Amino acid sequence: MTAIQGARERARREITAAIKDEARRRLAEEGASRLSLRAVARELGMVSSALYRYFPSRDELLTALIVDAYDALGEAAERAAARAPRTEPAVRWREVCRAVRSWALAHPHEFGLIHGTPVPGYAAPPQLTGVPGTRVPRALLAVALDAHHDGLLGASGFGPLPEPVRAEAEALAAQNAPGLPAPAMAAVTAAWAELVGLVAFEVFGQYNGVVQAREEFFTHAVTRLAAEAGLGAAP
Amino acid sequence: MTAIQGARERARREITAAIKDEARRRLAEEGASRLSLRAVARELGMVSSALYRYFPSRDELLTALIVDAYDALGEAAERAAARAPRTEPAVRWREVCRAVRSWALAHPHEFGLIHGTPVPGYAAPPQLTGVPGTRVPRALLAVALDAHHDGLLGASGFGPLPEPVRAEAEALAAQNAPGLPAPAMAAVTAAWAELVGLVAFEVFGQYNGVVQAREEFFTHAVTRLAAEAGLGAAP
DNA sequence: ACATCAAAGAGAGCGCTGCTCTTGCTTTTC
DNA sequence: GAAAAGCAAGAGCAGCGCTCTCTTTGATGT
Repeated sequence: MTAIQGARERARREITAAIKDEARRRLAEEGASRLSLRAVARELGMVSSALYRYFPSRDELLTALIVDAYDALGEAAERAAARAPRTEPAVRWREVCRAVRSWALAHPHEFGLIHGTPVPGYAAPPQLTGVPGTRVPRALLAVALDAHHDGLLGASGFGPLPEPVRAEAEALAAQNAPGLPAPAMAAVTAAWAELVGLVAFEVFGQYNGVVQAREEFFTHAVTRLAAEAGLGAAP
Repeated sequence: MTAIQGARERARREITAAIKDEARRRLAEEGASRLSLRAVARELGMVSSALYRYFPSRDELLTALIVDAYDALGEAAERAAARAPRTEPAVRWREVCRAVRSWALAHPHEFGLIHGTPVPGYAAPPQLTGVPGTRVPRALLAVALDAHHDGLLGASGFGPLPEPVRAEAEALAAQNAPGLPAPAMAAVTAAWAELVGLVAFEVFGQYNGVVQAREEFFTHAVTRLAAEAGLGAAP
């Protein structure tokens, strides 16, 4: 009863996964806005109405894909942080950023799903996307915090923060990275958005006729972001 | 014949504009993916087929809106650069960035149209979006170049660029900002994407439960971007 | 072992969509 | 004034998200 769990539940799990897989496949072909339940069902040999036994609406399917994408991207970032040596914060930071970029380039449509235009009206429910959606910034933060604990965090070298920003960075650090200096917290928060911006420009083709040596340019840019946060230049 | 230009051409111009206006209005209400030609036509008292005399397809309408959005955003950036005193490059830079942010917050769906997920399959034709799409980075570049000409551009203080990046920055500068040092060119190129990333995080709600003092945070972040490009801290 | 119940698939159908094609009408041009 | 071109309207096609009903099928309590 626990091992086999009943043919029905097993089937349900498998079919749910198959639907999401097929949806991801069609997402890559047609894009989120053109994702059609009927096409997914057709491809799976089901009838469209049967799909509603698994997802109550098209938007719920999209939400499930969004949560999966957040988790996949977050895990890629966390694994990169775990792989890189703790003694080299700048390298760890860089590798986290490169992992984000690699995942995004490998899954452009899923990246677009989580960091592109939100489809108005259904805006993925925060109680589902809240935690998975912060795994990347938490990975960046962990790198900075570890560096701080190891005495490897330099000054961010830009003078004190202006007031409302300092207080808020202080509060954010207290809650998410106890002990981290406010300037580093602020730098990481900005770097998160800036990292996504750099990746989005590549994925969405904005750098198309502009930057050729994409990977080197990206690595250089995120290394500077690391320096902003107080993580010394990498070798 | 030139002044009145014929009732027909005048009507065509006006109706085209009315269609785009109504489409923009519906864009704000429903989002790009739900933008419906029929709804636009209905709101205008036309029949849907009549709309095809003005735009051959829904995607062409979207493309027209994209070009308009690029132009509006670019003009906002350029006006901000023109308004700020040339003697204060950091202030000029900051104001350009703030103009981008203000426009995006005022027109979130149009911003999403140009910097969000591209709808696959039709990807706005480069010959239309190419020039308007680079007005913002050109405005940033102009600020840096003016500062350089006025002797107000400091070192970007990060050591020399790694090789493939330096050569490419050199080439980009030669073509788009003759005389600008390569490090500044590279910094501006990265800052463009980073600026859009910061704005997108606000517009798309990614900073929602995270950053409260959005405007101050943004201003601080882009001031740091300015410093990266060699434009000294603003007062 | 059998009856009961809930889950699942099939199919029809509603109102909407983008888009095409044909049919008349109006403005422009010669 | 006649021919040509531009334009709106309407019907119609295939596809969409989604709902409802009906039947089949697997799980469950006695």
